Amino acid sequence: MAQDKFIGEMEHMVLLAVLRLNEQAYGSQIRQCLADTVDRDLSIGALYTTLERLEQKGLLKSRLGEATAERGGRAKKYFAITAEGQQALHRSKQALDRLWQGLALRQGASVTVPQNGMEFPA
Amino acid sequence: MAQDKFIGEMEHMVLLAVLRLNEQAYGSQIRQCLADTVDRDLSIGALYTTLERLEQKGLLKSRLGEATAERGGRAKKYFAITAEGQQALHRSKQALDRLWQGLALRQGASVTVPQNGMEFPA
DNA sequence: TAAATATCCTCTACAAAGTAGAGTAAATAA
DNA sequence: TTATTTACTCTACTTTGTAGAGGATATTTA
Repeated sequence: MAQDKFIGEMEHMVLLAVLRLNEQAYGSQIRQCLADTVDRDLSIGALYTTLERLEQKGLLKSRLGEATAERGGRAKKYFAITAEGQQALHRSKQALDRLWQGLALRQGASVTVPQNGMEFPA
Repeated sequence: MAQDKFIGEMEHMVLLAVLRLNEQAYGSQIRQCLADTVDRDLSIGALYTTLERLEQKGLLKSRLGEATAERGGRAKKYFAITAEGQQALHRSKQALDRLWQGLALRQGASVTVPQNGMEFPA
C-alpha cells in the first residue's frame, strides 16, 4: 500500500456522523444528524451513495438490522466504522489541523499568519 | 444566494496553504507547502486546476507578478484569499469542528462517543 | 386479508471536484 | 541562438458529490 488515499469532505462528515450515532447509525439517522449538526441537507441518494462507497473502500462496515418497532417499515442497515476508517479520519483531521495551526481566521476580518514565512514544524 | 456551496477537502487545504504563504502564494510554493506540511503530493495539473476553480468561484483572486530574480523563468501568478474565501473556510472548519466535538479518536483504539445519543448543541 | 400507510433502502444518471503530465511561455546563462 | 531554469496552460480522465423516483417490507385499518 503506497500512499493512502485521502477522503473527501463529505466522506469525512459521514464517517463522523456514524461515529456520533454509534449504535444508531443507519441511513435516515445519519442524514438527520448531519442536518442537525452542520446544517447540511443531503438528498437520500447522495447519502446512500456515499455510504456505499465508504463501505466499498473498507472504511465502513454494515449489518442488516430489524424492522422499525413503531410502525413497520423495511429493515435498517446499520453502519459502523472500521479500523481503517478511523485511520483515514485521523489522517484527514491531522492534515487539516496542521494547516490550520497558527492561523487565526475571524469572520470578515483580516487574517493572521505566522511571521516565519514558509517554515512550519514538520 | 440560497445555501452556499461547500468546498471540498482539497480546496480547503489549498485555501489554507495560500493563507499560510501570504505574500508568497504562487503555484510551486503552494505545492511545496502542502507537500511539506501535510505530506500531500499534488501533480502540477491537479494544483493549478484547483486554483483556477477556486478563483472562478470567487474564493481566491490572483495577480501576475514578476519573473524569478535568481535564474530567469516565467512570471509568477500570486494568489490571495477573498473575503468570500475566508467565509467558506470558516464555515467548513466550523462544520467539521462541530462534528468532531466530543469525539475522541485514538489511533487503532476504540472510540468514545457522547452519552446523550443524538442530542447535540445547535 | 386487501388496501393504505409508514419506514427505509436501491438504482440510474448526471454534476462537480480531484488528478495527471505533456506542452508552452518567458526569462537568464552559456 | 541554443540550453537551461522557472512556472504556468491545456486536455483528458477518475473519483466524489448530488438527486429523486421507485422498490422492499413491515404495521395498521377497513
